[in-house]
Amino acid sequence: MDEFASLFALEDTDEIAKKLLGVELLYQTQRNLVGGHIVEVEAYLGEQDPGSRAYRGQKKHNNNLLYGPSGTIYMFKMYGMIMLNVVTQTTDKPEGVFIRAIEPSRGIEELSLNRPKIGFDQTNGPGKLSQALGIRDYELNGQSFNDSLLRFGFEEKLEPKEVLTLARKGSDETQPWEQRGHRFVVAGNPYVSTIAKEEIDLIDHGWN
DNA sequence: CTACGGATGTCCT
DNA sequence: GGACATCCGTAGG
Repeated sequence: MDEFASLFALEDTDEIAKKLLGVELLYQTQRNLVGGHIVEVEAYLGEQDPGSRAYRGQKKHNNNLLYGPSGTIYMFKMYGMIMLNVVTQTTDKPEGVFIRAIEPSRGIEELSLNRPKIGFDQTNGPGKLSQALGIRDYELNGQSFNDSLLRFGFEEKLEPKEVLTLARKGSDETQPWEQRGHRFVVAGNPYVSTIAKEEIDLIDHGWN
């Protein structure tokens, strides 16, 4: 079994989310391979999760893809920007991981053309990273992160020194469901959204 | 630096 | 007509 298959064979979506940190998110454009290492993710845990797009089986934002096979690319739009998610479980278990930030590693020039911003502001948010990669429509929605133009790369995977568990963004932290924390970040990485400046590790960005 | 409000496109009720 | 898993510019400490 390869790394992709064994990762998505795990039954705990929180665990899958954590193990995606350091994996490369790669996009083959017409010119280049662009992408970066995943540094921030959130887990969404199915029909009993009040924050989930599948909460109580409600149909919205084409969430039927969440019920498909693990590894499926699931996109939706927020204020016109594409949000990238990966389905993490099998049929009838609509769980997924939301990719919130990456550290650029490939195709830096093209990233800068797509999103002309300076420094860490390039890809430190879910809408920002899809802009930088050049993903603006639903063309790859429903395909697989295993073998489509948008895929995960395990060859150059980095290992975080430390993973922080935080509350999901936009969540009500007083709710029982949120107590465990379902947002995971590479501690000290400068591309983590809303990281405080004094927390940033400028030496090695939080990688081993 | 943090805080806040307006812009913005889809999708739902 | 409202909600929203966001972004950005501006105001103020």
